Amino acid sequence: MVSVLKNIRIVLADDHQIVRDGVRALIEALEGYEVVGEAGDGRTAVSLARELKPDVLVMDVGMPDLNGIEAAKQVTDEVPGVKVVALSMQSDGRYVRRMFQAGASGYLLKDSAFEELRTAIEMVLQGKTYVSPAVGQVVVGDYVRDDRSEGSEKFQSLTPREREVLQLMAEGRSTKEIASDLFVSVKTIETHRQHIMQKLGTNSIADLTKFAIREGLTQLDD
Amino acid sequence: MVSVLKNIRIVLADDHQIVRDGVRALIEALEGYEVVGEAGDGRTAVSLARELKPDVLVMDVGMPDLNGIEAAKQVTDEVPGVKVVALSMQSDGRYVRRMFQAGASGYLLKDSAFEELRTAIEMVLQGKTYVSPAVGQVVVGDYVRDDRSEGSEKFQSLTPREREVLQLMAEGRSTKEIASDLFVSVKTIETHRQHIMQKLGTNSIADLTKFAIREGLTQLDD
DNA sequence: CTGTGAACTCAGGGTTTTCCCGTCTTTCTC
DNA sequence: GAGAAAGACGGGAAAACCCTGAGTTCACAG
Repeated sequence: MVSVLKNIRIVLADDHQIVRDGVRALIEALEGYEVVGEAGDGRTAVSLARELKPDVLVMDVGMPDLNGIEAAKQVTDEVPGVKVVALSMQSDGRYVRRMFQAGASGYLLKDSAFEELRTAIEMVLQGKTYVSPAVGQVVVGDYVRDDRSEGSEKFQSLTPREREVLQLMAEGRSTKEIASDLFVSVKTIETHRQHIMQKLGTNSIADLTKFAIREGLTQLDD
Repeated sequence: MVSVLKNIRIVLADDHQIVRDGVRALIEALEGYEVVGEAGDGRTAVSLARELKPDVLVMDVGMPDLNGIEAAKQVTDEVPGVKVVALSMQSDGRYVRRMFQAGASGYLLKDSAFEELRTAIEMVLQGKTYVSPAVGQVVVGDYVRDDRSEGSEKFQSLTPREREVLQLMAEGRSTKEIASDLFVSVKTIETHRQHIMQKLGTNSIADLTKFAIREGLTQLDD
């Protein structure tokens, strides 16, 4: 048996229990891999990464509370040494690019073969980047198109904190709930909301929600 | 020249000016057809139908303020003699079926050839029903599946008025605005909102908006 | 033809949230 | 070290929300 010390430690983050269960089973069937933590939302994923300092964080892109992109951003610049591999349903170029900009090292689709995940994990641990063949074309396409205007300029103008608040609003949380989630006062969230609405040129939660959906901050099917 | 009296009078309803312009140009290039009115939203379409009593109302399914389905419902049972032809981007079965249930006589896709629209108009004026070949299969599929549970049972539980209010809420209008739009008091809208949230089991505008999008009451791209 | 219920309308009155100002601190930059 | 950007808060008026009760119309069953 291989020494326990050499085990590759993994944290799984996905909002669907079944997905986590499945991937966990597959990973643990492998020699030398170990799942040390699971998260059902982005915020928990960030905490776990901080506490457990896994070798790899395998994370879904679309998650409640704090999406995979923002979570990846926080993890990669707060917890050095943790590699992030994105697991996504979307092959949408916007997500791919943002995820890499957020510091991810790998990106693969959920309908990839499991073997791909293993390859991805091994490659990112070697300091390389892994892109699922299916999305590779998208990335290339994006590059040739030099599409730096991904997402709207409106979305770009939002600060990280504002994006976080926007996502929570679009998930139907009340101002009060958001405030206690983020450990700040209601007044602060109100200010963020106002800034967001100002930047987005709207003044209704409905429009905010639609914007968030278009930008991939939240899903339609909750 | 054919007698003016024999002209087929048409009202166009679509939320995009360009679409109206294009269709209008095409229609008016034909002998014996005349566009007598245009509407950019469902509510205006209903008013125009009432005032102008056109032979045919060519109407988009997804429109702001009052969607094509509700508008068709109102027109067909308030203004007898007006045939409704739905022009849609979606070949989604839910829309097709609802549109026919609402009293439409024709349904065709926006990417159909214009010639199809002419055919559709002629057929509905003969009392027949026209279904775009591309969506015909969907309709058939729906029938064989005997899918009477189209839409969620939650959506079914909403009254027409509630659906109307829901759409307006999902379009970002304030309670006060909705009240003055519908010429009722703010209190009435509040009551409707409460009933809607109760029936839908939610208590946030964000969730309401997502629901409305899923049910086709409003579009993501406003 | 009365009865019943669903749909739509509205009010009172208390609670909560939102909206529109301004202030303060930290951090990063030029 | 002045200034901009980001984040966090506060006060007070306005709007929205919540809960309860109630009147109207209209269709439809008995």
